[in-house]
Amino acid sequence: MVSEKTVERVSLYRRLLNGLLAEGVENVYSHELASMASGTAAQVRRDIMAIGCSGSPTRGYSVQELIVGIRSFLDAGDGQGAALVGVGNLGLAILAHFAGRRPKLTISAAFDADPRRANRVVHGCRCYSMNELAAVIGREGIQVGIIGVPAVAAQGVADQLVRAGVLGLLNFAPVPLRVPETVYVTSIDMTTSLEKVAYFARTHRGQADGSGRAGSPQTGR
Amino acid sequence: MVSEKTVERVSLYRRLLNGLLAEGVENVYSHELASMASGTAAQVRRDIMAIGCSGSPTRGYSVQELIVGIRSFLDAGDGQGAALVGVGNLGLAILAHFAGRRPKLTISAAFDADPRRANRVVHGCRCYSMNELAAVIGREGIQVGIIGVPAVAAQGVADQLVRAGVLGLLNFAPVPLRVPETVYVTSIDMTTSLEKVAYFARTHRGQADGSGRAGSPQTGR
DNA sequence: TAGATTGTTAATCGATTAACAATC
DNA sequence: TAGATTGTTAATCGATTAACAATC
Repeated sequence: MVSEKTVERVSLYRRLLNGLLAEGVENVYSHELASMASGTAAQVRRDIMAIGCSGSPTRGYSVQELIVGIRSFLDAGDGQGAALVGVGNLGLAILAHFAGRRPKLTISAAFDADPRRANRVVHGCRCYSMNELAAVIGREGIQVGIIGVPAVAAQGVADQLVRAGVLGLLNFAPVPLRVPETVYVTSIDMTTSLEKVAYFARTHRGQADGSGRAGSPQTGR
Repeated sequence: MVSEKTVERVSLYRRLLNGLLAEGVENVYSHELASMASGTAAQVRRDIMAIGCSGSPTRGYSVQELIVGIRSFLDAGDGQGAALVGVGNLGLAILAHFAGRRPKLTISAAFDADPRRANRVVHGCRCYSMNELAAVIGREGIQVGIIGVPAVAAQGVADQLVRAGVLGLLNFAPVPLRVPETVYVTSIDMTTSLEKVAYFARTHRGQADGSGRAGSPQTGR
């Protein structure tokens, strides 16, 4: 039931929810939702039907009903913890970024190979040494791992996290990870993302007509 | 000529190049390239033809020829600079991440609204105050902007960068940016990425058969 | 009622996949 | 030659788009 397709809808629902929370209205039409989600009205109507919401031709959709429906899709009812590995420059930025942002999804444990970075609390998150990884993840029932270590260490860390029972990985290291088919991986490769932007900017220079424009693709498109 | 489609091939070529540089062989077959690029052999053959490389039925493709072809696609001949806005936790991590990684693509200027963060050099990058933004970007001919500021400030920074002449943006703030159609935007939304992984891990729990597995999608798929 | 929107069904478009002749 | 791979063409698959009846 949990297809890759369904997972991809998470980002759509997140954009819709952010848009709905920013609005102060009671009802919305599909074309308004479409602009929030950077999609077409027909696509949005289809994805809204998928979470069991329906609208009326005269009033559109109930914002309240949409928020409830999307929240029940996005949020873990009883909260969910994640484990971060690597508390260097990037790891600290990740901890700061997620601190207090999602009540239902928090980084509840961090690990680092450097003992000087362990045994402390950063942005409300307890830091452990690497040899405590399996025990802490097992004890807290953590299902999500975040890899914030250098490229050379990433595969080893992924293997440890998977052995500890993690079912999903968010990978910041610029290497493809080999994991069992039961584990879901999303990679954030800043370097490649910057290269894409740089490629467009470079090749676009001098094209004054704008025919080669690429619009404004957002994450996950 | 610079379609969104072409830009998307950047990540494919990057994965291929990384794989080719790691190998120590002289020739490769398309199925070997396919595993490097996480695609099919037919797809890879098509994308290789697009950069003017051809292979032989007996020896496959010349690694040397592929590296030259991909490099000429990915790299700016005379180097390219990028400007970072926001030198907080995330900005520092971004500077550390890109320092010395790509000789042809470097962050050559950083800006921050906080004067205490300006007028210093971090990871080899000079930091300026925000009111110098337009002048520095114009002087250095910078075409790429990186947005590492909080969500509330992101749109304002994007507007300033676009006015200064930037043609592409890499956005780390979790908000969709409104930019002219001539400007290309790629957003990296860590929060939504983590939510996707968390959603899979949560809904996958208890499905022992593995039929709902999602494989290992990499960035940009 | 008139009008705009919803939800469904048909058509189109594009991309991926499969098949096959050419090549070394 | 035999065999495996390349590069091209045809077929299939899926998704997006367009059309339309139903609804308030």
